Order: sequence, then structure tokens, then C-alpha cells
Amino acid sequence: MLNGSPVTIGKRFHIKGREVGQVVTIKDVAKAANVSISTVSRVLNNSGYTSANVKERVNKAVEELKFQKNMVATAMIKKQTQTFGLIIPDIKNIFYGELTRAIEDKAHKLGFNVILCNTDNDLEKESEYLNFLIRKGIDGIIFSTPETNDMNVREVMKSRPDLPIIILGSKVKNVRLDEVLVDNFEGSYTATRHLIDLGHERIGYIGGQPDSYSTIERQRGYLAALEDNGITSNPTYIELDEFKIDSGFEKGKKLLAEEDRPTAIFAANDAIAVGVYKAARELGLRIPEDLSVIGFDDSQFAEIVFPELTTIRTPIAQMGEKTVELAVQIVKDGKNFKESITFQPTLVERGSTQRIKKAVKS
Amino acid sequence: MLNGSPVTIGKRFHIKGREVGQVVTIKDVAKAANVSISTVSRVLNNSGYTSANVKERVNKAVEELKFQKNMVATAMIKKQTQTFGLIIPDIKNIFYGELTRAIEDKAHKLGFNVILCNTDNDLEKESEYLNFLIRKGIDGIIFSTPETNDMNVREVMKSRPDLPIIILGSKVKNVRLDEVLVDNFEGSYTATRHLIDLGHERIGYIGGQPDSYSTIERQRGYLAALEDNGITSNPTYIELDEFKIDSGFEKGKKLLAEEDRPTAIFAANDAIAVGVYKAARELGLRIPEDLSVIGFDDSQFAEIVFPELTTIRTPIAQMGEKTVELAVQIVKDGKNFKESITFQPTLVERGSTQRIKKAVKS
DNA sequence: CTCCTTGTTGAAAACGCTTGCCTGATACTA
DNA sequence: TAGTATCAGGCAAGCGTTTTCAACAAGGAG
Repeated sequence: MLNGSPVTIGKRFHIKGREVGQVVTIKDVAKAANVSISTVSRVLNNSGYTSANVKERVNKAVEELKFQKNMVATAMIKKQTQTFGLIIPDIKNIFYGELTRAIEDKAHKLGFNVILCNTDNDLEKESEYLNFLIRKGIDGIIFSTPETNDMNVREVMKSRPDLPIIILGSKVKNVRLDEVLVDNFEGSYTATRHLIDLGHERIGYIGGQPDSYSTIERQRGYLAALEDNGITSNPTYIELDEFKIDSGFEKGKKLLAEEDRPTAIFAANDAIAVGVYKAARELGLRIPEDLSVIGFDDSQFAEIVFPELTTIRTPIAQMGEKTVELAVQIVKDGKNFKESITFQPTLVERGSTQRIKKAVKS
Repeated sequence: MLNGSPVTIGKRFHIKGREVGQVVTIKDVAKAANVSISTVSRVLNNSGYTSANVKERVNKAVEELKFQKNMVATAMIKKQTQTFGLIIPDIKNIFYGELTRAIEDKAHKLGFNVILCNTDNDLEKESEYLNFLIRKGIDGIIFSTPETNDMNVREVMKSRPDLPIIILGSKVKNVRLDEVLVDNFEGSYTATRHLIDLGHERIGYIGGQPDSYSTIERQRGYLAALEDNGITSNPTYIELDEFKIDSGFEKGKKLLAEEDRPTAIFAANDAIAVGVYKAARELGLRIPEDLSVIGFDDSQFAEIVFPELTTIRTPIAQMGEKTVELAVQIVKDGKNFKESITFQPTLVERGSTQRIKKAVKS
């Protein structure tokens, strides 16, 4: 090839008796360019001195041999794998689908891959994943789980205090970490206020997991809005379960079956709102004529249901991006800011909320 | 500790001036257990001879030191990373969400991780990902993209003929690969047949990407069912675009605006069906009274819309699992079967299809 | 002409593990 | 008693890079 050497580029090797192709290494490049491997490495990484002549020869060899740097070897030395672990409850959940997409996109742009981990909010499973990820040498962990249990996070922080951990959309109790949040209180206050502005006073709230940060904060916002507008909150109008359609359906039915049923429901996320739609349908209540519904997140669901769902938009994509930016920054600069970044949600009015009809109040 | 040695377990090291924790290596274990590192490796991997005594000492040391094997070192030697790359168009798409979940779950059970790659059906992007994945030493690639363009697949096969590649839900032209499929023809035939059985004759078809395997096969099934039942197909009743809600909306409006509009529409996936719902709503057509709609996949959308969508259920989870099983088998045994496995879909009747009213035909 | 400085390269160690080879020890056979 | 399996465990090479160190050349300052 390049310098007339016999064609022994690359190396054939076998695994379990099967030939594993011929992989070109830095050694082959060195031979072809007639320099040492250290030199090849230097031009590859653009570090240290290298003459223009040598640079050219190496680049030519790289091209001709189609050399691709083996990243696991690099990872071994540099202790960096260009990989993040992403911990979420369930990628089937559309909210996490959107979040994951934003995260993966940004990571890819910045030269990182993401390993997906679905925990189903199971701490055991979460712990397994975490171990695996750490053994694989990931460069950081992005947590986005509704539960705020700190067991596993603490464990990681103890064994690998240097490892970047970023919490997305939640808070972990008693631990100071980088976190990217949406202003749940503000969003819920706005949602509830919107209903109040439409004349509603009997307003229900259906939350997700009782000890989830979002559930709690959103409930706070709901209660504050009621109070600020002189409406006494009614405990029987508050139900908590999970951030799922089924939960919304069950709890919705429960709320709407009451004699003095709410005229509006604030669902802590869009999935719950979808459940409420189903409940309303089953009970023969029309939305928005008989019942106003407002959701949270502005996920794809919001535009699929009919009438389209009025909801609080969480800037999911931006939050995902910011999270990755933060993670990369920490990996690169080694500085850990322990930042807490909060995004503001906005009200998106669609067809599921309506001014209350006086008749109903009678 | 174990044998009274001074506490120098683990090694502190720094990256960019920041301390990177203390990582316990096999060396530390060896020292603590008073054996050589080869022995430690042997008991860790349960390979070769080791006495009960030594085994115990090593295990004890492992436990006391909380040793975790560094997988990148292992990967370096074994050329196996216990990682798969998953190529899909977009994780936001609910169908891929469900598929990905099944894949990730199974992979995790079998000791593998999955790196997620969203290509947006962009071959350039796909190629980038592929390169990255290969450089990272992934053990196999799972492809699930509607397009059947073989460019990148060929490229990979050429440079790494040993690398397991599995195609999920599609076919790549002119290439023999392991593939896991759903019987698109059969499913579509069933769908169309179902509409015919309900008395429909003016049946529209809205497909996805024109050159996607699914679009083509589903159209074949649709046409065959029409023909077998003596209905001449009408080209103006066939529209193709993308497997998306918006496409369903646009093409649905187009079909339904015609004078002689279809009384039923077979949408090549549930997302398109959702679009058709919107179109019908805009045109004041009731489903199923004025228009029957049937989808394909039985994704989450099907139960969210109202009336709930009659659709063809693709066994998404099973397909995902099977794919991973296949991949793992190939990685482990080194045998490549080039299998083609086809799953049968089933009809799920819900509220969106109805016997045609004679009046309408008049 | 000597001493530095600056530029350019290669040799070799290191990253943390696996594995082939070799040496001993033990136990069994004849 | 010697010969031969069988079992145990250590040594060292190797995986494909990066990086430190030292060597050497060329050029300029004194």
C-alpha cells in the first residue's frame, strides 16, 4: 500500500471461532505513514508538536486505511466514555418520550451517547442500572423520576463523588445537586387561577404519586390559588394516585360521582386529564360544557383528545437540552456548580375549559 | 484491613485537577486476598481451577472492598461491551416508545444496555450514529426504521461483517439479514376484510412513507382484500404520506372532501387514524356513524381517542423481545442464522367501525 | 564555539482486566 | 519408587490508545 509494504493492514482475529473482521488500529496507520504510534496519536488529537509533513502523511494513511479510533481504548485511559446514563420510569410514557428525545438529540450534537434505563420507579431496578452504568464508565447520570427517594443517589454520591448527577424535573430530598426544574407552583397556580377566572369555584385536583415532588408542588400551587381568591379548599376534591390515564379515570370517576361534584378539574398531568375525559364520558358529562378540564405538560395527548386539552406547557425540550448542556459542561470543565435552574411554564388555552354556566351553579 | 496492610486500598487519581474518587481495582482485591490478580480474575469469572479456600478469600475481599469490575477494561480484551445500538426514527413516536421499552427491558434482563439513536429517517444522521456505535464497540445493531434504504446497512456489513444486525419491522432491499416482522399483508387484509364485512365498499387507504416496507405491504393487503371481494379499487381512494397524525389529517381531509367520499378508511397506522379523526371532526362527519376508521398497531393512541379505535394489533412487545433474544444469541453463539421471523397481528374491534347504514349508500 | 531554546519525534509506561503458559504440589496408578 | 494425571495458582503478554520523558536537531544568542 502506501509504502510498498505487503498487505497486512489490520488484524484478523477470532471470537468463538468466528472471524471478527479486520480492524485497523493506530499501529497500522503508524506503519503506513512511517511514523511512531505516538505521533499518530498526536496528529489525531491535535496535541503537541507535529510537522506539516508528518501531519499530512498520517492523515493520508488514516483516510486510505479508513482508520477509526477505538473508543473503548481511549475510554480506558481517559476515563471518559462519552456516554450518559438516563434514568426514567418508562419510555412508553409520552412525557418521557419527548424528554428523552430532546436529551438524546442534544447529547448527540455534543458528541455523547445516551444509555436508556427504564426503572418503573422501582428502586431495586434503579440500583441495578446504576451499578451497571458505573461499571461501564459512563460520564454522568441524568435522573428523571417522579419519586424523590434519595437512597440510590446517595449511594452513588458516596462511591463516586466525582460523577456528575443531574436531576431533571424533580428534587431529591436533603441532597444538593444540579437540577433542572419547571416551576410547578407557578404553573399550577396559573392553571387554577385560569379556572377561577372562568367562574369555577368547585375545582378538583388529581395528582400523581403522593410523595412525588411534582404532585406536592402542583398541589401547593392549586391550594394557594384557591386561597388567594377566597375559595376554601375542599379535601374531598383532592385525589392522588399516579401520573397515568387509569389513575385519572378512577379518581375522576370518584370526584365526579359526588353529589356536589366539581365543575372543573385540574389534572396534575395530561395523562391524568385523559383519564378524566374517559370518566366524564362514562358519566355522561360533556367537556367543557359540564366540566372544564386542565392538564399539565402539554404533551402530545393534549392535541389528540377532543376537545383539545387546555394545559400548562412545560418546556420539555428546552429542559432536556439544558440538562445535557449542564452535564457536558461538568464533564468538560470538571466544575460542579450545583445549579438549580427553573423554567417557567405557560398556559395553553384550548377547548377543554369554559366559563361556567350560571345555570349550573344555581 | 484484611491482612493488616496499611489502608491504601483503591487509588486516587485526578482528571482536570479534580479528584476522581477512589476506584478499587482487581489489584487491590488481589492484595487483600493475598493472591495474584490472575487468580482473582479466575474466581470472578468462575473459569479455571480455584480452591474453595482461595475462592472464599477472594469473595470476601471483593465484598469488603466493594469491588466492581471495570467493564471497559473487560470490553477491551473481550471485544464485547454488552451494549446494543438501537436505531429508530424518533422516540417521541409512541410506536417506537413501546418498541423501545420492550427492547430495553429484554436487553436489561439479558445483561445488555441499549444506546438510543434517533435518526429522523435521515441517512446522513444514521450513518453518523453507526460510526459512533461501531467505534464504541457495540455488540450489535437493531434497526427499526420504516425506510428500506440499504446504503448504511451495506456499509456496516462491509466494514464489520461479523457485527450482528437485526432489522425490526421492516425489510432491507437485496440484503439477507435477521429480521423480525409483523405480517403486514395479513393484517391489512384482515382490516380491509373487516370493513367489507360491515358492508363498506368505498374504502380509502392512507399509507405512510411511499417506499416504506410497511406502507407497501399494507397496501398490498388492502388491495388483495378488495379484489378478493369483487370490489374494484379506486386510485383516488389511496393516499400516501407519512406515519404521522398530520399526514392523516391532511390526507383524510382530501379523501373525505371528495364527492363520492369513502365510507370507511383504513389507516396504515394509528397515528394516521388519529389524523383522520381530526379531519372527520373538521368536516362534521361522525365516527363511526358517518365514517368507519380502522388503524394499525394498537398503540396507546387507540384507547385515547373517542370513539376508541378499532385497529390491528401488532405484537410490539413480543417482537421487541424476540429481536433482542436473537441478537443476544448471535453474540453468544456466534452463529448467524439470518432468520426471518414473522408475527401475526390480530384484529381488535372497538368503537370506530360500524356496519354501514343502508341510507348512506342509497 | 558553546549554551539555550524551540521544535519534532520515538520509546515505553500506563489504563484494568483476561488468558496462555508454566511450575509445583498432590494424588493416584502400576 | 517412579510415572502420570489432575489441580492450583503465578507470571507475563496483550487489548488499543494516551501521555510522559528523553533524545536529538536546528537555530539563535552570547
